[in-house]
Amino acid sequence: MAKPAITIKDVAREAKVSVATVSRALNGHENVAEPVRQQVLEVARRLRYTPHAAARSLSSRSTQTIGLVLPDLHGEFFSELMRGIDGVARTHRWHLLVSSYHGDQEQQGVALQAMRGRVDGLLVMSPYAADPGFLKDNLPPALPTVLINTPLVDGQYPAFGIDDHAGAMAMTRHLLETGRRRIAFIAGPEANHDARERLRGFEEAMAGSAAAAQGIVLSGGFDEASGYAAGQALLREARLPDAVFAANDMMALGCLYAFNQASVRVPQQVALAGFDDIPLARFVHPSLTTMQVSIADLGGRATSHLLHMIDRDDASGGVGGAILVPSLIVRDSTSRRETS
Amino acid sequence: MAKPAITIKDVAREAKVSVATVSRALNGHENVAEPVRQQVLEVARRLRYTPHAAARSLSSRSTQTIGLVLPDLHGEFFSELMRGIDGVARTHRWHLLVSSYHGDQEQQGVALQAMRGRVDGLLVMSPYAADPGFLKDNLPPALPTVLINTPLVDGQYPAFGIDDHAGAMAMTRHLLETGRRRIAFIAGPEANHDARERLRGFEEAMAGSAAAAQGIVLSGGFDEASGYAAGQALLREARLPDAVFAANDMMALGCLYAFNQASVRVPQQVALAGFDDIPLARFVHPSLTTMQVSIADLGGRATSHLLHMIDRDDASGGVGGAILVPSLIVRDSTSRRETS
DNA sequence: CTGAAAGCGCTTACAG
DNA sequence: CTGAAAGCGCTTACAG
Repeated sequence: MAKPAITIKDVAREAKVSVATVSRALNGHENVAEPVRQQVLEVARRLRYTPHAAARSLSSRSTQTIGLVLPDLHGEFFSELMRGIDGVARTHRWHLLVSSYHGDQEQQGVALQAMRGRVDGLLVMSPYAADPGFLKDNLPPALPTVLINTPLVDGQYPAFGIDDHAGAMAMTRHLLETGRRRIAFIAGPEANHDARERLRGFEEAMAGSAAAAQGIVLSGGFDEASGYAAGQALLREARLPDAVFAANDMMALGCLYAFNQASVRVPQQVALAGFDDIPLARFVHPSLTTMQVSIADLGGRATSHLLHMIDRDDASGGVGGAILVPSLIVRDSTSRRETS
Repeated sequence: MAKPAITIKDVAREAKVSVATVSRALNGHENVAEPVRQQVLEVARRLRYTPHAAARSLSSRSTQTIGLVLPDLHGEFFSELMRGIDGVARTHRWHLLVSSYHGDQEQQGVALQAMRGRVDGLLVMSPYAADPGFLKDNLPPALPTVLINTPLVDGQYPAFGIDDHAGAMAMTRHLLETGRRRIAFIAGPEANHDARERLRGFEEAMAGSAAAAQGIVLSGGFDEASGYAAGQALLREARLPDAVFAANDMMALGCLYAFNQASVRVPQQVALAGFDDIPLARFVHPSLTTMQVSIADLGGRATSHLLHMIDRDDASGGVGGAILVPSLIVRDSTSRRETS
């Protein structure tokens, strides 16, 4: 590829020292005479020398890069996650190698294996993985690994995630407490772990309700279009529910627009709630009640944890991790009927 | 890091052949006897051998990875861009090393230099860069590079971008043609190249209009909040404009919600248009007229081009690249007054 | 078709 | 404080 690339040898020759000294000077080791160091730095700058990363990795056994193995790169969730990860990685001057596998388990295995020799640690998100041995089989041995939003693999790896179940329960209770009885839930994709947990939280809260609450579950796919379709389906029913709880904000927005089109008033005729607190949630009309989950924070914390593991050369992990609890953000879309 | 990692030597010993043969067998070279190849593959699988990427890179002078140097990773734009890039990279089994510099030029230089030895080619987006020598100074020599949405550096590198200027002119003309005369433009960040070009297109179309058109320019920051603020500012005026053209959809949505809150009807009282065609644009009420720009396509095409350059070991580039022209998507938010 | 050997560009004990 | 040398784990001419 590179034809006339400048190597450490060129710098050594030009500075009239050995390559070992150049290496030491450039890496800030103590045992280099100050004038020599200055000389080396000056030559390196003049020659526009940049160390060859692969060579350095091979001999130092470290890459200064973190691998990300994600199901996808697209959408608000991953955008936020990347922001959080990138933030702490940049602060510590680490690089990011990303890899997506689009839900294909075999592809994921390939992606995991391909990380060997490219990264010093791994952040993996695997909401579809159920097979417990899968990670063990595909992860390069002794590579520090932290899980994000992944069904727990019996504590073998530190894991960071969102408490979707508790979040969905909290929202459902909020709807019940503000007087709603018939509540429709627009679910997310069945294969998705977050989606399942949110549904489970909804059902549990409904079942535990003293009042004669009635739940209705519609299916959805986490995108606006399916929320819109669910909204239209509800409009076709003889009677609207008291509230609609969408498993994420995008679906809630889709549903809201279906209601808007039909001139159904929110929250007067039906309350509406989402999950995620995407930036738009506060700007729609009426503003959307939702569960706030800091995805960026999730990514950032997982990254910090991973960097610590790498730091103490601790591939086992085991302990550690956290489940972040989302917080209820009440906005106009679930105001009590009385108050509107 | 890795303590008991399995190397090519282990495979060779176990398969009773030389490391050279293992290398050839695993890389699918022709000159290996079939039974030997089978034997090697079998042993490699049994030992869970994965080649060490850094070692391979160092000796083969190739990394199978593309570097991405972007101003940011966050938001709809980058999410879509990544999707397009990731799509074609994955198809060809290439890896992605990402790097963001958050508008800091020095950071960008560091990021560019750090790519040496890590990647075989670079995709760089530098909407803030004005200094023409900057890239030349910081790019590793002889590294194939393709520019995305970057003010052209006198054709030294192939460049892919969006024709923001033509797009903004097309939208402005659409508004004029549907009878609007007083048109407010909500601009994007001044430092942003896309934003500047869109403003320029608006102003040029307004100036070129035969009719007595009147333009008003408000400042914004490409986010919903600034669109909302601009909408409120317009509402405080004695008289609403005939139309509002926001430099991107997020600001248009923010503005729409300001109008909704004030019960100003769109498009009856004021038409509204955006730019980008984000997924939500068709779901808001009324649906939003906008310019469709396929960011994912932009990323995909730039990536394909880069892979071709790498393929023919063509670092010079020079020729090539494309400026994608956005297309006008007319929706309800700019319907003629008569028809509503 | 196969192996021994050189080499990729660094880092790091080991001597001095 | 400095240099010569070994070694990181591969690939690839070069012989045979």
